[in-house]
Amino acid sequence: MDQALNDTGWRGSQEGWLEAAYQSLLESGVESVKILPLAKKLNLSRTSFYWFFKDREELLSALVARWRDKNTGNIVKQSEAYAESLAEAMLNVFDCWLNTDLFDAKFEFAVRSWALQSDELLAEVHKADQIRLEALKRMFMRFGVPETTSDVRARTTYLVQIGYISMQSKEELAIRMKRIPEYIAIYTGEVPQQRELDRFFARHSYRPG
Amino acid sequence: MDQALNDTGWRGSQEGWLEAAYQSLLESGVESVKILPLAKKLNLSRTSFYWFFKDREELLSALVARWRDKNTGNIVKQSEAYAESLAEAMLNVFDCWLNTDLFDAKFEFAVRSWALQSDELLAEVHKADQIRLEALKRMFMRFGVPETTSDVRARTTYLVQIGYISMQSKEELAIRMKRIPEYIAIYTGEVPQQRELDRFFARHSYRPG
DNA sequence: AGGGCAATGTACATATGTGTCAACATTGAA
DNA sequence: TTCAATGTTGACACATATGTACATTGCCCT
Repeated sequence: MDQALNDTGWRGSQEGWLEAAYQSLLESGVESVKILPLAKKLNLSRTSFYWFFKDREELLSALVARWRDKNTGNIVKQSEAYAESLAEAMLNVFDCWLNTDLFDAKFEFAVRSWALQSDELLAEVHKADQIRLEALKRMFMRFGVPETTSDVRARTTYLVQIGYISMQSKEELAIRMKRIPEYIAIYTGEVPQQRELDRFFARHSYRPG
Repeated sequence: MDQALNDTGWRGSQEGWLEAAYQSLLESGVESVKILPLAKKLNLSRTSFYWFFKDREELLSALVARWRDKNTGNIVKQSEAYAESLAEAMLNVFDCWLNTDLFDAKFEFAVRSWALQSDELLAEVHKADQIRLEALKRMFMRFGVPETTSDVRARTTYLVQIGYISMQSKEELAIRMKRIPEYIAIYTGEVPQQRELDRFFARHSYRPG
């Protein structure tokens, strides 16, 4: 066996199967999350899967749980973070779009595509959308933006990002960074201060120029 | 046979299979587009499919062609339509989002989800995105908006819509219509005239109030 | 050393899908 | 009315997937 051993001295584990499932989901969608192909990738016998999971359904549920834990929560947190201006608050939210630890865009898209086949999952996705949109709306209102405007601006902010994810385009950081001030201006109606931008760039290890 | 007969007096047809495939794609994604289930829905023997199509691949290609023909083109057309102001021009584009004949949102989402599994299709989707974004950018520039701003505003306009599609939410017309003036204001930076809105509402058979 | 258990593997039963083939049915036109 | 094109069908061969039953391996602890 040229197989790396894990903590227990055994080859497989719940985490191992889940991680493989996660990667397959991101690369090729739910339909690719099949036990036989995963077993091949893991160099394990197909049937040993059933030691860790009752069946395929249970594996898929674990994937959904992973998505929920990771992506729902951080947007809310970032939208509530301390900021002196609306522009700065928006830059806090933008952290999510640039930091995979805060928001996993590929995962998000894969789950949304999956929801096309499952009404149950679609309901979960809708719930997540609602929670995120409400958090963003509250952020605008905190800075004195009227309700209807806050609602539409929250939607714009959120939907642009979901749309961007949906485009599945991988652009360079520099190109995306260049557009940031314009986006902030559109979403908030105010131009960000240079020091606010500098702080933002710095925490994403980006040097303009 | 309680089967409706078509032009030729025969039960099946290329169009029949394609239409069934289209509906299945929209409802449950590519993976649901399988010959056996489609045959059941059409009340036909599975194998008669092969009279009209070489194989499943050919059916899927036909679906992609359908998408290309329908959704790529109308956005460009609408963005180039006559308008006296930027706000009016934007309302012309919005026609696409409200009229299924101009832009089939469900189809769009299904194809994008499908692209997760096929690099070939993903390349096609990216091409479509580029064409549409460029058309929108040209629209902004026609009204004197500077290049960088035009680019970001075109993206905002387009991405919000793709994001909206991706949310798979079905909202009432009235709710969506109420948000229109705010969206126009955000995207174009100018408030639409009442008569422009009235014209827009009228052509979508909507009566505000 | 050897029992217990976590983990893996082999064999089997079953389900659903694809595509080919040869035989059959229906229709319009010669 | 016969015949060729247009469709339809069931039988076959095959591939890929799921899940269960049971045997086997290797590790740890006493």
